[in-house]
Amino acid sequence: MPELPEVETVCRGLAHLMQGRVLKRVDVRRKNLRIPFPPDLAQRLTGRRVERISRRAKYIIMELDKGPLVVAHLGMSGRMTTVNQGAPLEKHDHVVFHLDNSMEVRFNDPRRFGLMTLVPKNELDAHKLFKGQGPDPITGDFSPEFLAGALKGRKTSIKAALLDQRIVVGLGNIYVSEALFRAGLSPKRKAGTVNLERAQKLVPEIKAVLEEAIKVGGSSLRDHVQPNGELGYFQHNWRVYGREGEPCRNIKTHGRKAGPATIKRIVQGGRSTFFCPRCQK
DNA sequence: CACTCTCCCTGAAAGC
DNA sequence: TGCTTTCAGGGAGAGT
Repeated sequence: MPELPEVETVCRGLAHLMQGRVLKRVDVRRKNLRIPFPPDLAQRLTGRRVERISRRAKYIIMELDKGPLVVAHLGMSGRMTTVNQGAPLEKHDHVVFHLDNSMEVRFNDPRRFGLMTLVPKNELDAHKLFKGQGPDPITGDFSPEFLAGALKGRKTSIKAALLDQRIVVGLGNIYVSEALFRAGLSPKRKAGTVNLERAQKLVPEIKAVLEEAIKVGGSSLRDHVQPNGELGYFQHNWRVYGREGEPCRNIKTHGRKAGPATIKRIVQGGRSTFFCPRCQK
């Protein structure tokens, strides 16, 4: 599931492969993903040189030598792969970028929750997709003071609040569970009770878990490309996510006598949350 | 405005 | 074994 660290790693992989390259041809193989592709997408990109690839929240931004920005989101199942020119198309290869070095980069997305669109330069901040977004926890001004202020008076759970991209961008279901575990805060806690003192624990853990994942992504992918040609994914070692029924590993908190508690799974807002009921309060 | 719920989609896994 | 059902989730939009 691509959240901020995966998108960051994908961007670095794409930058490595595409920056400075000319798009000789672009194939758009269906009319839409979550939203329609611009009808002239392929035409607008053909012949352009890729100047820069960067990340904004969970979006990939591709800057060309002229024309609008390419904005892409991987949704849940979106992937970028790289193959030699002419390799057989895989199922769900929706967009194919033919580079000037006989490589192809492909946007593959089975569940089609992703998107790719064009946004004029300088209109990014005002664009519907980005307007009202909260700060980036890695590159933005995401401080305990800011978070405590943003959560003040909120009656929803801290879990739901952290998934709200208007409060902070980049977090998805997995990293929210992980960050709350690390901070010792229950996902069920009312967001408004996360005061400055608690935010001072939570914010560094959010940053740390994301930064560690980015580091793992960078170091575990050879030149950001896996043997199967996939860009940007890597093995994780979650502390709570997907570990329902397993013993909590937080030995320090539990102590030897008490022994570890068991990781629980609950559903909040229709999504799974994993946590340790003993060390998260 | 704050908040919750539903929907989009496919494939893996569980259930029968 | 093979079919059917359930589950996974980002974000938009509807509903309360």
